[in-house]
This record gives sequence, structure tokens and C-alpha cells, in this order.
Amino acid sequence: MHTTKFQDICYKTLQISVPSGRVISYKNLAILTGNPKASRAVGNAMNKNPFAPDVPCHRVVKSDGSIGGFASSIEKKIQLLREEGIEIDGDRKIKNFEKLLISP
DNA sequence: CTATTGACGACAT
DNA sequence: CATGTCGCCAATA
Repeated sequence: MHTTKFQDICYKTLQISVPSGRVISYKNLAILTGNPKASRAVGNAMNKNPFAPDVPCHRVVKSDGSIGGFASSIEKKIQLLREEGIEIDGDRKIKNFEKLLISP
């Protein structure tokens, strides 16, 4: 599978920085990779993630605490998060977001 | 090289 | 609180 340098950094950083039961925002992940303004590009990288589910792209969510997107179905992403103990409201907002979020 | 796209974010309406 | 607009960036056509 071909991966770009940027993607590799995203996948690697995500893997070593976000354990099960925690989440990180596209923005914070962008910051950790050294590209503070590439949150959108990070989302694109997650979308193409060739190492799923080794690379936990389902733990990457929006900075406002909502879920964000997912390559397959959004429900699948919610399911995976719940399996890790993360609670989500009916309006698809993560509970205790501030406490579960990995900050740079 | 330019144009378009999209799992985003901040701010205004 | 819900939408719209604008800015940003890497990948791809």
C-alpha cells in the first residue's frame, strides 16, 4: 500500500498518542504532527487509512466534541467508540469530551 | 502547473 | 442552537 510522508506521520502519531478509551481532535492531531493548520488534511489522511483498525482512526473526532466522519458508516465509528467505553449522546456529542481529549 | 475535493475549524448570522 | 462563509492543507485529477 502506498502512503505519503504526511499520512505516515499522522498514522504513527495517532497510534502512539491515543490509547483506547481516549479521543483526539483532527486539530490536535495536526498540531502533534507539526502541521497546526492541517486539520482538514488530517481528516483526508484518516479517510484513506490503509492500516485500519491497527491505526485507531475512529478515535479522531471534531474539536467541538461531535463525532466527525468515517470512511464506512458513522454508526460504525460510534459503535467502536462505545466498545471502548466512550459515551455518546443522542445528538452524537461525546460525553466528558474535555476529559477524554488528548491535548498537545 | 492549476483546479477541485473533503472524516476540519473559527466566527458570523 | 443551526447554517453559512471563509481560510487552510495535502492529495488527486
